[in-house]
Amino acid sequence: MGKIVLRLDRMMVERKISLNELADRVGITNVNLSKIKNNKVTAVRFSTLAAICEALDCNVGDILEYQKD
Amino acid sequence: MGKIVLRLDRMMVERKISLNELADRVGITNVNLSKIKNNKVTAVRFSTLAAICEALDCNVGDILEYQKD
DNA sequence: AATAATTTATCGTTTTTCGATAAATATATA
DNA sequence: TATATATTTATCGAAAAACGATAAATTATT
Repeated sequence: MGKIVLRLDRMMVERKISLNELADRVGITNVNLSKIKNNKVTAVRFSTLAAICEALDCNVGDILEYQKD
Repeated sequence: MGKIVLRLDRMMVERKISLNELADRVGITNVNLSKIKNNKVTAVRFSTLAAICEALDCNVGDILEYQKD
């Protein structure tokens, strides 16, 4: 079975935004955002996901993707 | 602030698959899949999301989208 | 009308985010 | 090289929320 992977790194580079800056805008700690960025979570609350999409001006598909294997 | 919306309905119509059938394939109860389908949840586990993508042969962006307002 | 499919409603258990904090590692800069 | 800054890792605890089980209600379908 495939899995869901987070691709926050890409968008952050594209938007030229640092982890701390994004964490601030999203409203979560940089520690937790780091976890999200590095696929150390097994779910994300929609409220958090929405805040990320808002801050990065992108859609869910730019951040979350299903990866077959 | 915008919000995350689930668009399972679209893909289910497109794939011509019933709720019960999809619930079976995904491995969760039809009750819970109904909630997911009707935006009654505020998060989804990646394991569940992956199973849905697998069953519907689609990607995350087809199911989850950020809706500005 | 009868049957099947979907949705709503509770309740309980389990999972997991997220915060707080401290420490470690990596990166940049003087 | 030394120092500051940024990112990651590690615990611990609390709060949030998925998901299961079950029953009931509502909505299609035949």
